[in-house]
Amino acid sequence: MKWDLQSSPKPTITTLLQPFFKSPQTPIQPSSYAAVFQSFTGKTLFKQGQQLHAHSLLRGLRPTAFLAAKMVAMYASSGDIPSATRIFYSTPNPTPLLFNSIIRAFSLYKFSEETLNVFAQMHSLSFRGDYFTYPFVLKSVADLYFIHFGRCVHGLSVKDWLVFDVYIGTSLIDMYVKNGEWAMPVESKEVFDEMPQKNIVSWTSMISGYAQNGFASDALQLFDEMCTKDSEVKPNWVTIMSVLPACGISSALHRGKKIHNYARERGLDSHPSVQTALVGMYAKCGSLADAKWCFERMKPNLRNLVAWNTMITAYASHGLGMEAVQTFESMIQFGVHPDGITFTGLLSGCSHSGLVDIGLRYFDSMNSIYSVEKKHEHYACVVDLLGRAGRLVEAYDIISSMPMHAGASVWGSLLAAGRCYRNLEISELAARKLFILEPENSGNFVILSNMYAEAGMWEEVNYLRDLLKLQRVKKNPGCSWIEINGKAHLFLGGDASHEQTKEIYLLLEELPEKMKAVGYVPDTSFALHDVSEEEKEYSLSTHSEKLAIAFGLLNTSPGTVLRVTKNLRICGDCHTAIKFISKIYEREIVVRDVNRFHHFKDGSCSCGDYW
DNA sequence: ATAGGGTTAG
Repeated sequence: MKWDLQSSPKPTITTLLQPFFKSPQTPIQPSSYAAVFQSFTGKTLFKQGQQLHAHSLLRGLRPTAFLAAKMVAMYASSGDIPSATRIFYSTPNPTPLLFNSIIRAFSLYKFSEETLNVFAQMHSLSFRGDYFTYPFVLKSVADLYFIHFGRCVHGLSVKDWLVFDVYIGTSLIDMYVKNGEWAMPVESKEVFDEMPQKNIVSWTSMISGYAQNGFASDALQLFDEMCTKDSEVKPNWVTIMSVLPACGISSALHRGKKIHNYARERGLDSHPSVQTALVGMYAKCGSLADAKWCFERMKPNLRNLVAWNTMITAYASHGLGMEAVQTFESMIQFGVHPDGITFTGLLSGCSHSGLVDIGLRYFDSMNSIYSVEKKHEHYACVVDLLGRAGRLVEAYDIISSMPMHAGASVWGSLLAAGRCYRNLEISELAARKLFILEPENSGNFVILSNMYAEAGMWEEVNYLRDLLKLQRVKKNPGCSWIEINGKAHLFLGGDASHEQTKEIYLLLEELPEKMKAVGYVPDTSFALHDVSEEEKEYSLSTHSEKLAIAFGLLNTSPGTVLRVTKNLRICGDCHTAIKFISKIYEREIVVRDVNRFHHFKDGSCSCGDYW
């Protein structure tokens, strides 16, 4: 059966089926089967495809590899991978086409190990992969985090001269992105740089890869290159959506606004995903007002689950628990069904605002009303919710009642609570678990050590310090940064490398007097070492957040809001000091620490000292 | 037939 593709339109199924209505004795050509299988590919015609398969078996058809490939594709399109597999393995002389179709099937339905198996088999038969093989194989590699296998595949693609293909190159970038970690910028960028032709997808993959792995400045730099260079590739809405999180990571509000403008001018800001990314960016950059504005500007029917989640999480991180709750309720009103992320946001919102009973009620309703599975992170939120409120025993009971193993985030919440309420017993218990669960996290050592120091237990402090040395844990140095005129200025604790160091320290030296005049008593319990009171006071005054704020005070006009970001949790003494600074200098100061935002104004903080 | 995506507790 033949038709002329050029002159006649696509044949109808009735035409294709004609050979099958002839007498049973008339042989049917495999090509006829192939044509029909191909047109039955797709979910709606799956039943008919199955019948045809049965028909062919009754007729004693021995499928050629070509026909098998069509059948594999047909079964794959309806998700029947077992049948596709059976056909593949029962075909005696597989061809590259058949390999490609089964690889595609396995890869799309996340039978990732099978994909790699078949790829290996393919090579053992001396078939080389082609432009349609590699993207699927690389996706499976990425799904499995088999980075070593991935590097081999990369090597093969180089050997076979396929690495210059845009699709394969982009798949390689994405594979290194998904396997992420510290090597990603090198490995992905190498592929990217050597691609002879890059299209919008390659650029966007690279940018979003940087952003996803926390390399914010690289993402922003590449985005700039894309905008300014007279290359023919320009950002589209996916690029915008991918680069915005990089602004969020680095609290680059100016950059974020610039990108927002760029998108608006080119009409790239109308897609709901871009708008959601904008909400998230503004929230992470400390401008909740802008985030709210973007969210409310979204058409209500375009607000999907992710958009609602973003807004709920935004309120939660800014300590507005009640608003998070209200947003959650309107989401339900709008008929959007919550998921696990909704509840992490909601519960952490309740936690930051001390809405303990409301939070507990939502936690209980997760399964019963919303049929959302309670996962480990939700238990972590509830432990935090109870712990922050000082209900340490109940928090511990929750941990005991968990259906899964309690991990680092759960014990971490309990440790933070124990520290907050100076409960050495609970803290030791949690810390002991954490030393095993995440021995590389210096924060746990520091917290417990501080508590020992506070209680005057210097032997234990020394013991911990030795333990730290023994395990070669590197202390995570605290740093803070502030954006002035679109440029970020970074400070380490006790930093003296900045060109304005003199002025900064001068300002900080005057501070204690000014603060004491309005009733400030330094709390030295946050200093780690066994040193004199005076020395402690000094080391506190040079915490990085204070340096950044002093720098901000010096370099902005009166009344400007200061936005500072810190890589660790803000220290209690600094928290107190910043409250005074906001009063003395009449400034609104927004500090983002690892956990949440603090809005300081008029001598008090939005967290109500509940953090 | 192939490649990129916004939201996750402390």
